[in-house]
Amino acid sequence: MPELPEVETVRRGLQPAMEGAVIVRAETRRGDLRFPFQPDFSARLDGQTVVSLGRRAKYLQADLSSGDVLLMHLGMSGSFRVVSNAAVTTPGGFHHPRGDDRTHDHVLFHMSNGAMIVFNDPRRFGYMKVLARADMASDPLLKDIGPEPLGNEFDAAMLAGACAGKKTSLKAALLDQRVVAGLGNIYVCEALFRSRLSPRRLAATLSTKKNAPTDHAVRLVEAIHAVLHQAIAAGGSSLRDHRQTSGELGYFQHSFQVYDREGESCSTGGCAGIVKRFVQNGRSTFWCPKCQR
DNA sequence: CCGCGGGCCTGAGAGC
DNA sequence: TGCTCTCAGGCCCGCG
Repeated sequence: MPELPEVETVRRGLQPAMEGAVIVRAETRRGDLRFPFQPDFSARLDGQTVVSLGRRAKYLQADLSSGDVLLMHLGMSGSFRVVSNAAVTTPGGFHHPRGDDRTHDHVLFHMSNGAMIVFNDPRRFGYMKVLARADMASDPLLKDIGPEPLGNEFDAAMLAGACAGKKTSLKAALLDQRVVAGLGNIYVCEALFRSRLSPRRLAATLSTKKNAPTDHAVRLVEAIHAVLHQAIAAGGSSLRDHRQTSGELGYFQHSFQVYDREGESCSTGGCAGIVKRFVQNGRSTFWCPKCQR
């Protein structure tokens, strides 16, 4: 499922149930997700207060009173839902994305406020890991992650610098979490479309020989900002089974301009182009060859 | 450093 | 109805 806007939507949904509450018990219902759980996974969570729930790239990050941090990644199909006392006792109080199938409920956080937070992940590409906060900077999962695209430090100069000398496509560069954190296939396609840049363009063309940002880099950063802000405001995109923690649908998928719109006419005013699809680095790229250069 | 193919998993949808 | 095939929002590895 999830790219930055979906993870951020999940974070906001979980925040009221998690922040300030104690994880009374972290219950794992199988031995692994993408990787085996650490042997002390539950022991390091049980009894800890969640001081704050943040996000880094596509990771949810729960800061615990012990000084540990719980990292949670949703993979392709991971989702959370919050089951409150009311929902537990009220028939139909929660509508599960796929009916009542609880086969893939893999982790349950029983919280001191009565909420139960359920992690469901059919494909099990998601994972969770507990680590000491002091070790975050050196952790393999995080150490090479690039800047947050909505953070102050991310601008045209930084993006151009990260792309300077790269002998790869702009599409591939933007999917590289070391260049910028949190973008995935959908939002890369959308940001490239909105900035009128070709996914095939050489990444290095975002910078000049002196490593300064070009106008293209400025446009691209603006497009990334715009599409992420709009998607977060819409509660993310609901493709297939993604829902918010409440069970509500996000609705940004209705605002896709190229993603999954092969064959439709380009939405740019005055452009008579048709949205095309091709495979790039093993992923579908959707774009308008007429106005993206 | 780069692209590519394959793998990890399950489920939805299309076509027959 | 049910089968088979393809594809999917992420990420990692090994190969050439």
